[in-house]
Amino acid sequence: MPKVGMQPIRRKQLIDAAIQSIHEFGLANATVARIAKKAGVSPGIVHHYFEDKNDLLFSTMRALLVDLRIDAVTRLGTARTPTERVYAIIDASFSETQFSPEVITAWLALYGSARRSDRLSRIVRIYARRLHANLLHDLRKLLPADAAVRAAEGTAALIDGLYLRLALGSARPDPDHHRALTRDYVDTHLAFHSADPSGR
Amino acid sequence: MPKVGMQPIRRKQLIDAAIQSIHEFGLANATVARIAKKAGVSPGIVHHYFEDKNDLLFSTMRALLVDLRIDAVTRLGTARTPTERVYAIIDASFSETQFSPEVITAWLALYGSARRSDRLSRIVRIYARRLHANLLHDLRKLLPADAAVRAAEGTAALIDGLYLRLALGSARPDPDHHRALTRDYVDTHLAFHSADPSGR
Amino acid sequence: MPKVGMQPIRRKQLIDAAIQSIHEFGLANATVARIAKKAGVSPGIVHHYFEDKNDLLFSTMRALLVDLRIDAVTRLGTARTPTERVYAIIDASFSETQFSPEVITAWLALYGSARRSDRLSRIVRIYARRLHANLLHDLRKLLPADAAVRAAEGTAALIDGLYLRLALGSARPDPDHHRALTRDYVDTHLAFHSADPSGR
Amino acid sequence: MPKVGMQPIRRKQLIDAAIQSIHEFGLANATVARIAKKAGVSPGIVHHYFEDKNDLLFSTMRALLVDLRIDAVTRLGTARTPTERVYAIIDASFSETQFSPEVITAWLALYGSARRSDRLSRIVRIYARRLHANLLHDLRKLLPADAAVRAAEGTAALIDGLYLRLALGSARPDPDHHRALTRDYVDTHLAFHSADPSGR
DNA sequence: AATGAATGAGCCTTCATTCAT
DNA sequence: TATGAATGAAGGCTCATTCAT
Repeated sequence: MPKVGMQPIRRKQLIDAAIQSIHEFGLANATVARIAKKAGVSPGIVHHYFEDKNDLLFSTMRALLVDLRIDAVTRLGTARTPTERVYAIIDASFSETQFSPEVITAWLALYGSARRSDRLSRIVRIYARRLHANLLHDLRKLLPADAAVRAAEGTAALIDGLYLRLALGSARPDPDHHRALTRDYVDTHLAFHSADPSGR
Repeated sequence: MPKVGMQPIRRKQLIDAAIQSIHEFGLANATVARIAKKAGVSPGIVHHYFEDKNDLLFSTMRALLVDLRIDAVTRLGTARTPTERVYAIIDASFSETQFSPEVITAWLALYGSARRSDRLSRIVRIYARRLHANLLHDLRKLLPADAAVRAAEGTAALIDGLYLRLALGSARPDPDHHRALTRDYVDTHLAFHSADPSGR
Repeated sequence: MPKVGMQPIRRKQLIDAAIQSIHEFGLANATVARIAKKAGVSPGIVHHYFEDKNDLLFSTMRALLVDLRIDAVTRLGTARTPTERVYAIIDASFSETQFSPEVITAWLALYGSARRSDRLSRIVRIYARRLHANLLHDLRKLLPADAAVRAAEGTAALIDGLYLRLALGSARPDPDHHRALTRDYVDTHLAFHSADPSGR
Repeated sequence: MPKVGMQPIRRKQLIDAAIQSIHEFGLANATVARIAKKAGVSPGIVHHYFEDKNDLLFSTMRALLVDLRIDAVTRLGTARTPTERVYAIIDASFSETQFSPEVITAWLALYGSARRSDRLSRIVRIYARRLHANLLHDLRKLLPADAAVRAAEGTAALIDGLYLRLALGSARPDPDHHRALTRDYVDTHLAFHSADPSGR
C-alpha cells in the first residue's frame, strides 16, 4: 500500500515497537524481526526507514529525550519564579509520559549501551548538560554560586538515580512520590541556605 | 595438566576478564570467546566453571556487590556515631575499588540487563534493600521517622545516579567529589531538621 | 503521466544503466534498485519492461552482441577481398563502440554467468558460432581446409582472450594494438601457407 | 572431534567444495551454506578457516593458480630447448589437472568477478604477468624482439581465449586440441620468422 | 583440567518482486 | 505509465554450547 507521507508514521510505529520490545524482551533480545512484528510490519521495512538497527535504537533514545524536552519546555512556559521553574523541570522528568514502565525500561537499557555508541553517548551527554544548565540557571538565583552548582548536579543525579531504581523495579512506580523526593532535595537546600544566608 | 583447587582461581580470572571485556567491548560484544581469551584460557573451559554465560555474568555482578559489601562492612566496623556510619556507607560506595572505570561500566551494563534475569534482578534488589536498610538504621537516629525514610531513599538514589553519570562519562571520575556531594545531601537534611526540631 | 511508445526508450535506458551498473558495482552488486536509480526511474518499473532481472541481464547481453553484429555487418559491406572481410570482422570486435570499459566489463561479467542461464549461454553460443562461420567462410578461400578451421578457431579465441585481458585491466586499452595483434595472427598464417603452398 | 592439524585439510576440503559449488550452482548461488554442505561440514566452520566468504573465494582462486604454477614449473624442469619450454608452458595450461570442467568453470566465474576485488585482481595480474614473462623469456631466443613480445602476448591471450570458450561450452573439452592450436600459433610464428630471417 | 574444533540456531541485512495508488 | 512502500526469503556471519581428545 504505497502511500506518501508514511515516513513519520512508520518511524513512530517502529520506535514505539522498539520501546515495547525492549521492555518485553530486553535490549539483547529486541531483534529487528521482533520489533517489526510488534509494529505489524515486515522485517525488511525497518531498513527503509532506518539506516540499520543501531539507527533505530538511536532514534528511539532520541525520541525519548525529545519527549522529555517537550514536556519540560511546556511546563517551563507557565512557570514564573525560579523555584517554580526548578519544580517544572523535576515534574517533567516524572510526568505521566515519561513514567510508563516501557519508557523507563528502554531508557535504562539504552543508557546501559550508550558507552559503546558514539551517537548514543553524544545525545545522552547533551541531555545531561542541558538538564544541568537549566537547573543551574534557576538555582543560581536561589543559592550561593557553589551551592547552586552542587544542588544542580545533585538534583540531576537524584532524578537519574530514581529512574534507575524504577527501572529495576526496586521502587514503587508512583510519580508523585519521586517528584516529592526530588523537590524535597531542592527544598532542603533552599531552606538550609535561606536559614543561613551566609552560605555554608 | 590436571591441577586441583583451580576452581576459585579460574572463576576469579574469568570474572575479572568479564569485567574487562564488558568495559572494552560492551556487554553485547563481551562474548564467551573474548572473555576466555582475555582470561588466557580456552573458550570451552568457561562451562566447566560456570553453568553458562548467564551464570558467569550473574557471578560477575555478585562479585561486584560482594566487594562493595565487604568494603562497607569494613568501614562500618570503625564507625562510632550514626553519622559516621552513614558516611562509611557513602564512602564505601565511592571507594577506590569500586571506582575503577571497568567496574563502573560493568555495573551499569549489568544493571541495564537485570530486568531480564531473575537471578540478576534478585541480587540487585537485595543489595538495594540492604543499602536502604543500613542507611535507614542510622538515619532514624538522626531524623524524624518520615524524614529518615526519605533521606535513606534519596541517599541511595543519589549514589546510583552519580554512578550512572560516571558510567556515561558525563561526570568527572573523582571519588572525593561524589562522596562530598552525597555527604552534602545528608548534611543538609540533618542541618535542616536540627535547625527545626519540630520536624517538618 | 502515461506516455505511449516509451517501451524502446525505457528498455534502452535500463540496458544502458545495467551496463553502467555492472561496471561500477560489479554484477553481484548491480541490483535492480541501483540499475533503476542510474536509469532515473523507480525500481518497480523494471518489471514493466522486463520479465524479471534475468531478462534484463539477458537483454543487456543481447544488446551488446547485436551492436557488435551491426558493426561487423557494416564493415563487411565495404570489404571486397576475403582478407579485407576477415580484417573487417576483427576490426568490428575492437571498434570504438565495443571498446568502452563499461562494455568490456559487462561483457566479461555476463560471460562469467552465462553457464547458469540457458538463454544467456544460447546467445553466446550463437554469437560464437556466427563469428566462427564468418571467419571460416573467408579463411577457406585463403587457406587449406584444415588450416582454415584452425585459423578461424584461433582468431576467435584470440579476440576473446584479448577482451578478457582488457576486462581484467592487464592489457592496455588501445583498440589498434589489439587489432594489430589479431591481424598479425591471421597474417602469419596466411604468409606461412602462401610461402608453403603444399599445405602443412 | 577436535584434532590438531585440521587446518590444511579443512581448507582444502572447503576450497574443493567451493570449486564444485561454483560449477554446480554458479558463483552467485555458491552460498556458504551450500559450500559447507558439499564439504560435509557445518556452515559456521567456514569462518574458522577463512576470514569470510571472499577470503574463501580468493583462496580458491589462488589454489587454482598455484596448481597451474606447480604444473608449469614441473614441466619446465624437463624442458631443454626454448621451444620445449614454450611448449611446456602451453601444455601446463591445458594439463589434465587444469582441464576438469569444474576448474574451468570456477576459473571463469572468478575471473568475471576479479575486477571488484583488489585481492583477486592482484593475483590474477600476477599470474598474467608471470605467464607473459615466462613466454617472453624463451620466445626472445627464437624471434626478433618485437615479434617475441607480440607472440608472447598473443599466446597468453590465446590460452585465455580458449579457456573462455571451454568454460562457455562452445569448444570441445579436448586438451590435446587446445594444446595443438596454441602450439600451432607459436609454430607458425617461428616458421614465419625463420623462413624470413630479416624479420617482418 | 583443558583444549579448540565443530555445530546449528539466530541475527542483521539485502534484494527481487509485488501491488495499491 | 509510473511510483515506491512493502513483503518475505535468503545470505553472510556470530556465538553459546558441546565434545572428542
